[in-house]
Amino acid sequence: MPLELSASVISTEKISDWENDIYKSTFWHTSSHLLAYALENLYPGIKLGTGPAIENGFYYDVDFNDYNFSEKDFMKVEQKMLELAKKGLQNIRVEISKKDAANYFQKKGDQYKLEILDGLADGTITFYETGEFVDLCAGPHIPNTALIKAIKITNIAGAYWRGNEKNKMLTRVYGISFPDKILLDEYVSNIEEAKKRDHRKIGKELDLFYFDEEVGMGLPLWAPKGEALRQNLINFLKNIQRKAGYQHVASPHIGKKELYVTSGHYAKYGQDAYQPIRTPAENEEFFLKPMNCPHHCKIYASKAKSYKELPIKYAEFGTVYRYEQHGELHGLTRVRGFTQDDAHIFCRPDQLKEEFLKVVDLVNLVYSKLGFSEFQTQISLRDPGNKYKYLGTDEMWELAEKAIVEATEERGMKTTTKEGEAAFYGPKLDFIVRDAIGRKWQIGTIQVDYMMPENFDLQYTGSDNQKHRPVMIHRALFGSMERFIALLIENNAGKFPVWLAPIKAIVLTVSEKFEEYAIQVAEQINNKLDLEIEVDNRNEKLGKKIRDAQLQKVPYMLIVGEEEMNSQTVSVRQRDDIKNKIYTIEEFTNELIQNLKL
RNA sequence: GCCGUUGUAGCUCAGUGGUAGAGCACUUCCUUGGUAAGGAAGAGGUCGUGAGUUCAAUUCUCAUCAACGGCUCCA
Repeated sequence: MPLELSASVISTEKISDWENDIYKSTFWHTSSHLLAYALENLYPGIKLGTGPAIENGFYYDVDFNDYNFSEKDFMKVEQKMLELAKKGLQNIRVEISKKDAANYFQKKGDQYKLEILDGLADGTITFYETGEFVDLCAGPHIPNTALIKAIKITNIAGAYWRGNEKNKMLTRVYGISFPDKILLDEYVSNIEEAKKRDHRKIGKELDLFYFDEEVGMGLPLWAPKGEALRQNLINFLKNIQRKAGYQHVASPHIGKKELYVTSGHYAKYGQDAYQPIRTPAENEEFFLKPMNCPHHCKIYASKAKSYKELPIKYAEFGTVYRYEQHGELHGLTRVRGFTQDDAHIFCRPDQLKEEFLKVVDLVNLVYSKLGFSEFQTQISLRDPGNKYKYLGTDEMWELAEKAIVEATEERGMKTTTKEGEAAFYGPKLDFIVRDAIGRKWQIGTIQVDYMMPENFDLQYTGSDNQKHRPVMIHRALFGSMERFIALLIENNAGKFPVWLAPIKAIVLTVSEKFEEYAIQVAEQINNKLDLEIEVDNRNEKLGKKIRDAQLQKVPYMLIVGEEEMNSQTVSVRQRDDIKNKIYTIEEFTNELIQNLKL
């Protein structure tokens, strides 16, 4: 068919700028075409889905028919791609009528492309030609495949056609490419480094937490050091929350079905939840607590409230249980039983914005103290096209969404806004951080809710002596202890600051002869600071003990031998500074006190 | 839940159609050693689970469970 040339390829002047994100994704987009080209070449008869650039590389969704494409094929594909790239093929843009485009794919038998074509308007359709390969594509592309110098097929995965689980599952082939081999090597070694920070790996190495098949998937077991870490974080946050006017409450792990019927959760999630627990005699139905808010509403409702008391802020480190799909479980970041640092703020409508802002400020304070500098904030609004999916009136939603948008603007926060991502009862502001491998996880969340106070008929008496409805803010700063700790581990590679570290210090004896003095040192510090510093008096050489403590990432190693015993001192080696310093026990205790503070 | 890969000692991993190996960890002994691994000996596994093929299965086949990488989902 006649193909007409157009100049809409990215200009060559910009090609040197690998740091430019637009160029990079254009480069990867072209690479995805190259991948499809190579695959068609190697496996004739396959059908192509879509192949975009992604954050790190590109993919192409492919229907391989009966062929079981696997890792064994990667090398072959990489070689074919490089071979094609080296030919220096031009990427040629062609404008084409919908009819001609449809004819082309009909002849080729590419049902997926035809389906995409269906949704496109005539007159806007373009093809890109790369050698023998032609793809329906809006572009742009880099001008020539010769710019692609290094290619790696990274992995394969199943992906539903058009992201709909009712459709056929295609094979998604992921890859990454670079204009220089050195950049690929760098990328590969960065990935290797990132994998070393994986919380699942460090969790095991530092003896923090475990999973056990017999306990059940997605149900973490916290070992003593992991629990120490958890408690340090909980105490840290409890202190901050107390100062911010929160009151801590507690509620049981199960609740009667009727509670969740009232809250509205049962109608929404009852089918997908765990099965109810039934009492033998009364045959009442209970559910494992999936969230804490209904319980907090009941605490609010337990006693008449005056407008003078508001805002009321109930906080709870509440353990909740949710049925997560099997394939979704992931280390500590996605589990079936987890503890939320949950709180609910009940306030008057006129207090909403101020209270929302206070939570935003609290999030920023807590994250900065914990060294989370890089997080994203996302506003999630309801999908205007599918209002039936949400509870509550339009008016309530508009008020709530307005409060969030205004509050974030007032703080000058850079936010992205996503429609259709809201919770079913209200819009939210989420705080998102990345894990070691670059996956994004929501940690903190602030949600405005007019609905639940309504469902539970919550009231307060106003200055007019009339009954009024409070507004509720759901908020979690860590989100879940489990997920937050996972990300904390990956953020600092297991090197926790002293105040957070499960083990602050360890006393190492040069030989067994100094055990008595070592114990004396540990006890003196422990008694003064209420710690549990231990002594490593194993029958091992000092070098071995230092190595072990270093691998456990213990902040301070207190070495005691003949000299220290005679001078009543300790020789201190720090985790990140191998130059040792001599301290008296009192001097070291004071140093530790300083570092236990935030 | 779906697609794919994996499953051998506490951990990291070799290996084989004839019922298994290494390093670290663990136990005991020797050694009493000064800033990242002292030496020796020993113990430890129904090769994820169940079934099938076979004279014989940890190895081959099927099912199942779990982990991993994605997809869908996520109060």
